[in-house]
Amino acid sequence: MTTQADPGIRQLRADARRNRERILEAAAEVFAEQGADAQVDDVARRAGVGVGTVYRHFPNKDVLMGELVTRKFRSFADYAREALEEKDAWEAFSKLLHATAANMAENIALQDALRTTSAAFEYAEPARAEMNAVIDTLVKRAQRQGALRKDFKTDELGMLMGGLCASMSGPLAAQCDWRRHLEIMLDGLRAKPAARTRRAS
Amino acid sequence: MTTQADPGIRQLRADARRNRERILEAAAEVFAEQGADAQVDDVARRAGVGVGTVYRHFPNKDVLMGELVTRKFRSFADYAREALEEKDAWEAFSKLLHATAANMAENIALQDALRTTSAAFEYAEPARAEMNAVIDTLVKRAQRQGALRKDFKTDELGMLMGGLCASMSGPLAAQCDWRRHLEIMLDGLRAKPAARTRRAS
DNA sequence: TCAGAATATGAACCACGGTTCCGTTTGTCA
DNA sequence: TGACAAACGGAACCGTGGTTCATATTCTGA
Repeated sequence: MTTQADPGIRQLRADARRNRERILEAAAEVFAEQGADAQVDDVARRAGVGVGTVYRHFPNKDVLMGELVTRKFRSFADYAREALEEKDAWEAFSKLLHATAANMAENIALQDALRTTSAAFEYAEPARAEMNAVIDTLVKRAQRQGALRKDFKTDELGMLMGGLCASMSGPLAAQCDWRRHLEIMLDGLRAKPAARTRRAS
Repeated sequence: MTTQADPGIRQLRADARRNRERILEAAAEVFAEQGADAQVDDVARRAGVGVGTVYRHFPNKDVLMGELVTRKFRSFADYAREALEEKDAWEAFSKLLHATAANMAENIALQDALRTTSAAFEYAEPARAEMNAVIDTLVKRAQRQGALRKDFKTDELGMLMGGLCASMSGPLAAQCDWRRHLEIMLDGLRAKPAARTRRAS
């Protein structure tokens, strides 16, 4: 495919491997601080590397961001897997969302990437699908335990979390407390006490 | 200040007044279609006017967008005022959110402006404050009627709606149905049946 | 230790899009 | 109708930031 993303294809030279990692780390930091429109030059500088080197490892900015997003999805998936241990499915579910949100909160880049840079998002699609698969079992379990509203689809989670993250950055961020947002959202997701559902007019 | 934004200051020449309006209309269309990063040149073209003319009326792109956002806030405020007529405050409240969201849904520019272009957002701040004031009475009333959760602050609405709108555009838009998002959100806002949430099984 | 390939470097390139500028046109008013 | 200010037009300007490329450096295997 593209590059040395696959460790089996060909062994990178020692310094190259080191640089690649440095770049990824630097990118994570820079994007986290400045959001998706941070400059590639800054990433290079922070990594102590020339721009050209960045482009040797990643064909363009979108792929670089895509790689970061991919890693993030993977770590979320890991977290979800851990959450599966918990007996109380609702507890597990809400903790997962909380952790995810908290993580995003200090990582503006991801929000931006997920919401605006569609190329990066697409690049990370495989990882996202995998993550959603894990989360799906969590969701199903919470529904079976009667804690999560039955009509909720795991696929809808991206929409909700995307919205949550969106309000973290931008002009709205000022008057925004994401914990509060999440709280309201979770209340909306909780299964209702059986009777009296909303009757849309 | 800048220009003829204030109609009282000085009478615009007939053609200028006409053009100003045309530009605003064109801008609304173009931004609605292409989002906040539509080009000023496109706006000018659509308005059948030179770029220079656009800049004669609006010092820069941000102010142009700010003006659009301002108008939008005003129209939302109007809608909220109408909603005050309704006896059932919850009905009024949810209808307001629904109408607002629907409006945003076909107006990508606003979402973008509200979420990313902080300059435009600031420009429209007065209108926003006015709008919130109207909505606040609606909120208070819904709370007095016991339909809306007591701990909800009107100021939090921006955050929630911002999030809702965010998921309408961007890569997430695909798998996103904002009506669904709103439904969940409203469920989260509804006052709970008195006691603490209950553990169904 | 050496050759050659892999990798690094960063100045330069280029597209894009907001903004300016000045010659031209148009409305207004006497 | 004539004169002048107001308004218009749109080519040119300019900063920004992603991307490239020719040259220099470094690793690796023999």
